[in-house]
Amino acid sequence: MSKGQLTRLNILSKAFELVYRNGYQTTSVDEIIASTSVTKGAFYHHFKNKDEMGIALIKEVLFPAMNKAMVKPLLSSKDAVKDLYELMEGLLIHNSFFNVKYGCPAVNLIEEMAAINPNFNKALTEIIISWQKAIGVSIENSISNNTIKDDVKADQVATFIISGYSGVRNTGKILGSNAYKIYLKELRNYLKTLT
Amino acid sequence: MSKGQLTRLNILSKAFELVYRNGYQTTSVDEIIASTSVTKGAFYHHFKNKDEMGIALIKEVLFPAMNKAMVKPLLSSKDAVKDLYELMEGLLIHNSFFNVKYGCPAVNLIEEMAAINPNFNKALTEIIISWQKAIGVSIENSISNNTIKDDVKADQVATFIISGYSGVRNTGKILGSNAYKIYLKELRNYLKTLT
DNA sequence: TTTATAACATACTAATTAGTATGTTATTTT
DNA sequence: AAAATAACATACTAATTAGTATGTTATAAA
Repeated sequence: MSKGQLTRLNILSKAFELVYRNGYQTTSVDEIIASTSVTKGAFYHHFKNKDEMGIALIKEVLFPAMNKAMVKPLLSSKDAVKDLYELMEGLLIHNSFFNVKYGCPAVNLIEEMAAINPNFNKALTEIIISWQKAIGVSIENSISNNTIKDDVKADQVATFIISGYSGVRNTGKILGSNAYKIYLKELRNYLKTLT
Repeated sequence: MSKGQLTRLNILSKAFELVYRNGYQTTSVDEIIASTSVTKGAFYHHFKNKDEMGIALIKEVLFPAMNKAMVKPLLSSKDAVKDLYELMEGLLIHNSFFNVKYGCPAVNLIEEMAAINPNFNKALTEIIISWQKAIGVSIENSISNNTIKDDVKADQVATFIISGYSGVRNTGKILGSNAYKIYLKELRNYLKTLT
């Protein structure tokens, strides 16, 4: 990787952390360059403007991270009930990057930017759609091998589960990690009703 | 109501709409006073600073509105499965103030402010707790009259339902009102498993 | 090795921000 | 009616913002 590419990635990953903690719009370019000890000239050499950096952040940092943690593990799943529960538990309880106080970076960005910036909306939609599809695939597979009832609507369940996840990332911000634990208990009950 | 109280309420309700559409931090005091044709002197006569206005907005506009729409109808419920579904459908489909593009004002504020401002966090927590309690009460009542199974954990279900609502308000921002409809279908299935 | 270009670095600008200072005018209280 | 206070109105300030202008220095192509 060239020096320029390294600088660019450095900006993106530091910006990602700041945006995760403080939101996109309230994270200033000045803050980002201060935390990276990169100058303004370098920043605007790599990105035409702040929004272009924001989109790059979603496509080059957020999307790959979520794909690895939330999509890939489901595509090979043969037992959706078990694997969906374990994925959620992994994300909510055992993931060391996420902080209950700051929620989920994707959910945060949807909340903040989807309504006011079409480019953000589009990039974030791709993340959610690809998760939705993966959940759908895992359920379809389980219907095929009779671990889930065949009258279960895979896409419907996927939307319901994603809603639950996004929502508990929100309520967790005020109620703390106890909300995660209670949510997981009822998620387990709900998933069981699909079998 | 005195002239001063009217001015104050005028500021709060216009600010509420702006904050709902654009977020709290990106809604400037200048925008608020421009949209109300109230001067800066008047604004800072009624509120010590922007954050005090924000808290007043939650306590005096958001809390009463959510209490009327989401809490009161549940306290007298004798059939939680039916009433919870209808409440959700009313909120998501038939409510004319909410816009799928902008989500739910309470969810938005939790997302944006809970982590960075303890006063906002506290005021918003009260809203969610009171909804959670109301959902709990409606379920307990239904357990009492045998319309819901007695092994159902009321508070657990309440957390699960609130998560689903908050989450679909989020995903709705990118997927549109179709997400609401699909979510409601699966919510109906889920609620039925409690009976 | 010259030349071109990528990769920075520094200093600046115009707009916007929350908040203040200092007034005037309307409304109560005495 | 006089005095006090509530309810404004206007002009300002200091800090922060995204972005630009104009350079210099490192890297790579010719």
